[in-house]
Amino acid sequence: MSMLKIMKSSPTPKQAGSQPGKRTRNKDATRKRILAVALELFRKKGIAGTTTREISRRAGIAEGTLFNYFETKEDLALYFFQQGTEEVIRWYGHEKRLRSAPVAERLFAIIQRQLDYIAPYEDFIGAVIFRSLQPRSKLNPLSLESQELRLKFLRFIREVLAEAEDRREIPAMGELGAYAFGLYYLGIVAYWLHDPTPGKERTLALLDRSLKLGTQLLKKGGWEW
Amino acid sequence: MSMLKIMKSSPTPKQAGSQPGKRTRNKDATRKRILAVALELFRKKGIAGTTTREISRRAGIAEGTLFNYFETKEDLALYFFQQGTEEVIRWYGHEKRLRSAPVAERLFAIIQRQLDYIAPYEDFIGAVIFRSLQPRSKLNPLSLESQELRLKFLRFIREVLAEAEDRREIPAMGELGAYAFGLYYLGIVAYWLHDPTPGKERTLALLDRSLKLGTQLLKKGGWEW
DNA sequence: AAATAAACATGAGCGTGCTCATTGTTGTTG
DNA sequence: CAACAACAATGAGCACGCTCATGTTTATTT
Repeated sequence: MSMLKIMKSSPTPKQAGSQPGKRTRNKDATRKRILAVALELFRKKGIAGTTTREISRRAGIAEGTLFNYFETKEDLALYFFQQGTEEVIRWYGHEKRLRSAPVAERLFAIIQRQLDYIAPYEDFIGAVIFRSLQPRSKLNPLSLESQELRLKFLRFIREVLAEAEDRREIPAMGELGAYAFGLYYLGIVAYWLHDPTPGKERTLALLDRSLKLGTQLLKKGGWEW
Repeated sequence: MSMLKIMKSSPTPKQAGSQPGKRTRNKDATRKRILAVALELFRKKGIAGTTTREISRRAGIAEGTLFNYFETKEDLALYFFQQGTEEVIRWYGHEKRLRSAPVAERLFAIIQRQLDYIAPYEDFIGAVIFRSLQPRSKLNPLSLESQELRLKFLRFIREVLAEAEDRREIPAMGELGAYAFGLYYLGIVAYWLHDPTPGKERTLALLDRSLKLGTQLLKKGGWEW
């Protein structure tokens, strides 16, 4: 009985290789429309200035439908930041010539790339990134996903640092190194958000100086006691 | 005409040394009631779980009156954290025997005192403290005050570090030292919020280890390059 | 004491993010 | 094809934080 299921023909079969059904096509299209509209509005008015009603209206769907696709409004905002993190990880994987550079330079490049990516969302990204530090709670259904995002980023940084440890560029620090870097990164973003200089020069200067300082401190000072 | 103003007697004169008028007395009493009720509810249900309607109702005032006293609900929550910061600064000023201890110990004591103070508000303090890092924005009327609070804290830490610099315990780092410590403190709070161990042992251990490590790193590695 | 001004309290009402019972649509079964 | 089941879209409606025109109380002036 159950074996026969896959044998029967149907208007939109689910076999691999065939076209996706109408249902799937519609959902994908709607999802894309929501993301496009949300991104545009977020950029123009910021997160708080954008209402879910306007997103729905412009995407041509009902108010409630929006929440079939994204559990909360902040979820929607988090999506863009998530994209940024994943893009950086992908990009770093392909950037062969970075591999031979010193740690400080590699970390600099990673952060700079991240900042470039989130720059267009500057006025609303803060609200999301800081939230990802807070613990889960029944009242905050978002935190689970932010935790995942954070873990993904931390695992990535750990690998980068492990590479440097192998080459004896820095002493072995284990988990703590990635955690410390994550915190450092948060500080940079906070600074970046406040930085009024064109091209965020001040942030880049701080980034350059502090990273070199940090690695040299570690080299000279060592780590294990 | 205008000079005569202060000469005339009135039911509740404003001269120094006399009793405060009925208006002032009422306001003070109401303010205290609001704070007491809010604290109780925040502890019991967390910030998000507490409504301004319930606070008002239990304080025996109208919904709108609450916002004559505190501009936003988060303002109300921030108040408690602010109290904590000010209490720690006061306490440190009186703690004479700490003065002769090494930097790491003094910083340890400061953070521990802070954590002890905010412990009862654990489930809601996170939402407030992280917000204080974000930049000001028209949509966030709270930020101005958080900035003030943050500056007060940073100035305090700067003084503690300056003391240590004078005694050549650590190299001179200027503003950056306080900023870095602020960030470190934020990391500790984030860790603390997630720490499930009884008495937050794990946080205390991390605190102890990382502070000693940090100061030794600075001593051995130096600072200027 | 009466009249006026200033400060404060009030609560109906606004727009918000989000829910959920209902209705409509797509895919599956006999 | 008809009947059914699974899924998705809908929008009236909820509770929330917060506002603001109006009324009330306290202080000042005449």
